[in-house]
Amino acid sequence: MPRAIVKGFGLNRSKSIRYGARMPGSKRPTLADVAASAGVSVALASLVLRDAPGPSAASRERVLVAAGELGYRPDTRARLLRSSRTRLLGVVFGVQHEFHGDLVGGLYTAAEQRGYELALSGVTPGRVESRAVRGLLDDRCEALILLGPHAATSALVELAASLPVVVVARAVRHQEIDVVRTADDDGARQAVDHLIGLGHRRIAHVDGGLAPGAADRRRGYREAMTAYGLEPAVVAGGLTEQDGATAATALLADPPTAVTVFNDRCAAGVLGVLQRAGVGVPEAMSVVGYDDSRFASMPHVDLTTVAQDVERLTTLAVERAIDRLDGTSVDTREQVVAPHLVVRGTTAPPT
Amino acid sequence: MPRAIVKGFGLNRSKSIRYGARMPGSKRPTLADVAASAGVSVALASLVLRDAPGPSAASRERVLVAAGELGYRPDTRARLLRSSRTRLLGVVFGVQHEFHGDLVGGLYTAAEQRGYELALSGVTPGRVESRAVRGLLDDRCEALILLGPHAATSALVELAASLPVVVVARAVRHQEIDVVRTADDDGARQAVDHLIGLGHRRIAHVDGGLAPGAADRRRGYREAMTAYGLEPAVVAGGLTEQDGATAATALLADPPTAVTVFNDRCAAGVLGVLQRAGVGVPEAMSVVGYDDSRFASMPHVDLTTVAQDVERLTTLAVERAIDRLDGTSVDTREQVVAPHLVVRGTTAPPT
DNA sequence: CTGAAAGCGCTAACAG
DNA sequence: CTGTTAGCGCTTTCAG
Repeated sequence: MPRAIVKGFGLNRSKSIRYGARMPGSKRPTLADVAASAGVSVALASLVLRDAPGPSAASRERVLVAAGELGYRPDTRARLLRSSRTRLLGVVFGVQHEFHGDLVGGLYTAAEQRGYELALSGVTPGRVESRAVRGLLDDRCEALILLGPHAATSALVELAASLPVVVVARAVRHQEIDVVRTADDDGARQAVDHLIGLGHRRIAHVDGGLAPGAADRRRGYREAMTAYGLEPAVVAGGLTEQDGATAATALLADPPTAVTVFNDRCAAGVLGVLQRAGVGVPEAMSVVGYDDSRFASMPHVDLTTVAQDVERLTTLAVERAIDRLDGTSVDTREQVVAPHLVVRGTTAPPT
Repeated sequence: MPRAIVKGFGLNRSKSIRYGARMPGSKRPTLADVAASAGVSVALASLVLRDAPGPSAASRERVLVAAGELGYRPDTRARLLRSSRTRLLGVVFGVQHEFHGDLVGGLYTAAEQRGYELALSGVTPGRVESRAVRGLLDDRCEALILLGPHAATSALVELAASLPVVVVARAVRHQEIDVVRTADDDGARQAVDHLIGLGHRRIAHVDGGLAPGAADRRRGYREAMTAYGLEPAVVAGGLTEQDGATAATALLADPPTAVTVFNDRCAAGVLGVLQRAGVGVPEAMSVVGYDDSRFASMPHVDLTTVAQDVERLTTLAVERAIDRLDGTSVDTREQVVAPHLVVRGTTAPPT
């Protein structure tokens, strides 16, 4: 992450006036102020500042100069209140969720490119999803993008009755809900393909249980193994390091030569146990994770893993939301994005 | 993180009307609708819905019922536009930054308790801090809470001329800026104390360079060592795993029995190198991290580390922002919160 | 091409 | 206690 050098915040007042905590009477300039200063009407000023067609080059110039001098910034609330459209996309995300952070980053750029703004609403241990959604609704977002929502399908459907809802990173089978997600079965398949290519035959899968995506990953694993004429072996796991540790312990009773794990966190647990048990990775056992989290790319972990295509996921999500708003007819309700394998140091041919 | 069970989003329309993507003419009910339905004036309805003193129990009841039936939700923008106060606190955070996620969680609860709302604005690789700030300003936030801002002090000061600014998790020495941060020197000192208590004498410190907090942690380490009559040994490091790996390699030339590291990520790099070099942790070398990140608590990592007090940091930040808004006079511009050591498995007496 | 006037949904004076 | 009347700052007809 490059450390951006920020010179200023572009407040751009004619001269930076310093005043104490609350100097009263120094309100921000309004459109009326700008218009007055430029010697035109508010309406004209409004047109110029939105650069709508109409105003002459001369007026345009004068208004722009006046606005610049006053350090004018339009009031979002007033603007949105008046115009029927808000061009606001609400995003619900888990504040502690690393992958959601990545997705939010992608959403910002995708939205900006299409001329929309994002309104963020975080889910925290003390702030449930429904609360986050409600805040967005009150802000008059035009559509909602939900990252890995916990809500029941029925609740999502109810919500989708009020405004377009795009669910990202969770499979929801319902007519009303747009979904953008990763082809998790394909990801699992790629992991198996890779291991087979290295010469492995005894490949186990540590399962994610009920977690979103787990069913697909499990299925992808099963199908791939079967396609190769091999016997699938699924071990109960979960989404935490602890789950991985438990699974690895079970695995050690009759160790395979390779294992695909539900996600990186779980894989971390697996790696920990293997290390303590003296099972060398990748010499004695190959391990493949899922998510390409920061953990996976750490030098001393160097975990082979399946990466989701953040840019594509977020672009599709934003586009779908906007398509719905525009009334563009849409063929597929569910858009599935292919992941790709990132080969690192935890996989090698069996010895 | 408990998986919240969400039954619905509380839209609460009398009957859940299902309509297609964009059924026109089905706008949300306004205050006027509610008032009409309850047979009272808008003003009265407004009073009831904000539960302001005045309205009789009877009218209150009728308005509430009407609002409930219509599924009325006040329009945030209209409300804020009209009232001089917005009760909105803008928060700038790094979307990829794990610790910022924790802080945002704390801020939400702190703000809610004081009757304020949060407006989130994320910094991403493609969205610089100044942009994030500008968005918040346009939303007419009353104060800004900046998490570990990159901006130059001068830019922060300029910003603080327009509205109260509270900087969290970064030291800024300036009259106009309120700062809430962790006593990083104290944290480093606690780490050294702990190691000394275990019997270590040769303790090195892997430095964070120019990163926020690094100087304080380095100083805390130095002072603690000196206080014990020991020779400080600072090794160049940084904030990534790679930096830690480099530092550890340097360290191995003349290994100490213990090392305090700038942060957990860097410590991860250190641990990786030590492991590969066959230096047992904690038998041959004790390692202390900083941040108590998720990584530190992973079972197979189990890193002794210094934890920041998120709840206190966020509570103080919100309170300070509100104090400024209320014009409450404030004594200390900078509030420093003590961290605490979390002892785990990477520290033990020297052998 | 420009200006006057109406009003988005709500709150905040005032009257009654 | 309740209703009427003005706007918040902006966009949007609709005339000029």
